[in-house]
Amino acid sequence: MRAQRLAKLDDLLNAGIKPYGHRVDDVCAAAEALAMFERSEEGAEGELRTRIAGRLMAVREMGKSIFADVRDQSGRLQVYAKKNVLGEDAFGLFKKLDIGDIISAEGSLFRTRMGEVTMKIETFDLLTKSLRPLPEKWHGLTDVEQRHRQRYLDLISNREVQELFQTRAAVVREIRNFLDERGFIEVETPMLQAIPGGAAARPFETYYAALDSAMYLRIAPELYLKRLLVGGFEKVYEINRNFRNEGLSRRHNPEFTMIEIYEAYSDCRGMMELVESLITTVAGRVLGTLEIQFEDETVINLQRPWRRVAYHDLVEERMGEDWFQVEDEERRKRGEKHGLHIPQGSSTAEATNEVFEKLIERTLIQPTFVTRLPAELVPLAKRCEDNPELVDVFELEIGGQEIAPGYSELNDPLEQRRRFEDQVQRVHGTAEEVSGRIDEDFLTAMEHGMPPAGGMGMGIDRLLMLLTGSPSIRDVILFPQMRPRQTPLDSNQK
RNA sequence: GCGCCCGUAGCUCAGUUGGCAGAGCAGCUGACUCUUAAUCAGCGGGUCGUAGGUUCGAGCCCUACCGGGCGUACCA
Repeated sequence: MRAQRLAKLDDLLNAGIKPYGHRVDDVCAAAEALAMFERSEEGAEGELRTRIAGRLMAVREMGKSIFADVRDQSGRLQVYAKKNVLGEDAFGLFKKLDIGDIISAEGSLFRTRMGEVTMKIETFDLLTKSLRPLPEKWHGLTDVEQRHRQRYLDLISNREVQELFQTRAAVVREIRNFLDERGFIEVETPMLQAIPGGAAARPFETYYAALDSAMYLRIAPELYLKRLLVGGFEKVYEINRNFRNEGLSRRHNPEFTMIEIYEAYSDCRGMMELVESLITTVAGRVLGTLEIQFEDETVINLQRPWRRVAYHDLVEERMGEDWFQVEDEERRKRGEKHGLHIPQGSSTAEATNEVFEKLIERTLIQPTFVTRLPAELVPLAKRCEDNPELVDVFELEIGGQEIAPGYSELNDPLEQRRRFEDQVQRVHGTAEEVSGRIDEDFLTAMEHGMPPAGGMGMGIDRLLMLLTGSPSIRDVILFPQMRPRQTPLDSNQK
């Protein structure tokens, strides 16, 4: 089929027609052309001239006249090519066009007998010859692998995909608006880091030739954003990519977009207020509703205020009032009874975390702030004033998954050092060894004095999954990570 | 990494118990000057993911590998 199209390309060149055109001025969007016609009302027939440009999506040929659908980003407009209007040569050329070609067309608008607003073409140009066929017009492209590897075909074929990514852009734009309106400034911090900090994850390693040294793609921007608090910026945020060298899943892509927000003189509660307000405002502005369909039967209601509940209370509710008092062995047994595997020698916090992640998290469908987590789980957070075993943090859960963690930031440099050292000891000898290295420059910054602050992070991709009802993170990332192919995509095309 | 499922024409899909690889769309030729999943007549198009094996005979059964989906593991 490609060979046929290449032959057509030759024919065009021989006929002196350039198959790859240039700039087109005064292009009217298809949707705008339709609206213009509706506004002008009937009687104006034939008087409304305009020019459109787009891709040929369907052709209905009927002898000496042809109807075709032209699509641009705004929508679709039917065009009508008539032999006795275009003349022999131009009509002949139009007949040669393929579905998938990109053209511009100029003519007047009218309404067909079937009632569709249509452009009667007076002149047209081939702007881009397409050498490969489009996916099927009715069923579109459904093969998941191909939709991801050749997202452009998915975008052409499946209109709602384009809309989803418009929504994604709108969400990010509204997040920026919301924060900018409140005096936050957006910053950019290093993606290439000598010591990847701010989270516990295996990093991607790379090499910087000019410095002859190993570098890592960042796993979080946290330690740099805090340096900015030291520097005197009081309200900062960054929206950018993080990279984690871990498995792929429905909820995980190795590069994902994260927003982190820091506000000096605030705390955990301040951040809960902020994120509650942020998400409801953005959802309201972009979706126009705070009720979100979730997995067909359930509706998530984002109406404020959101539930706040202590981590310990949730665990006791599920595993018994005395969960934190009993012997390790008893905890292990209770876990097994619920189908959990808790290895011998697990600490109370580890066993409890297993319970939370496996049994409780997925039940938190409506927005819920889970607060007061065990200190060893969050080394960068401040301890609760009334209980040094716990840290003053929240994990926002919506739709059964973690959307955003936040906390009162630890700003005591000496304790920060101890907490880092504890962490390094815990992960010593594992794959994350490297991420356990201590960022001394960060501790130096802290010793200069970081104001008390609240901070939070939120996975943008997961927020989009929630807001768009997408079951997989790959649905909300234009080009999700795929295993490289050994054979090119078109190896079987002749 | 492990488990289950999937891979047939450019796309969407059939393919019986192991017995000549099919349809629709797209493409090509022809007819048709208001069609819209246009219609009508005809034609071309295949490394059945790859490589082995079993068999007189494999799209179908077996093994390995490649790619994908879901689950699981890793992921403060």
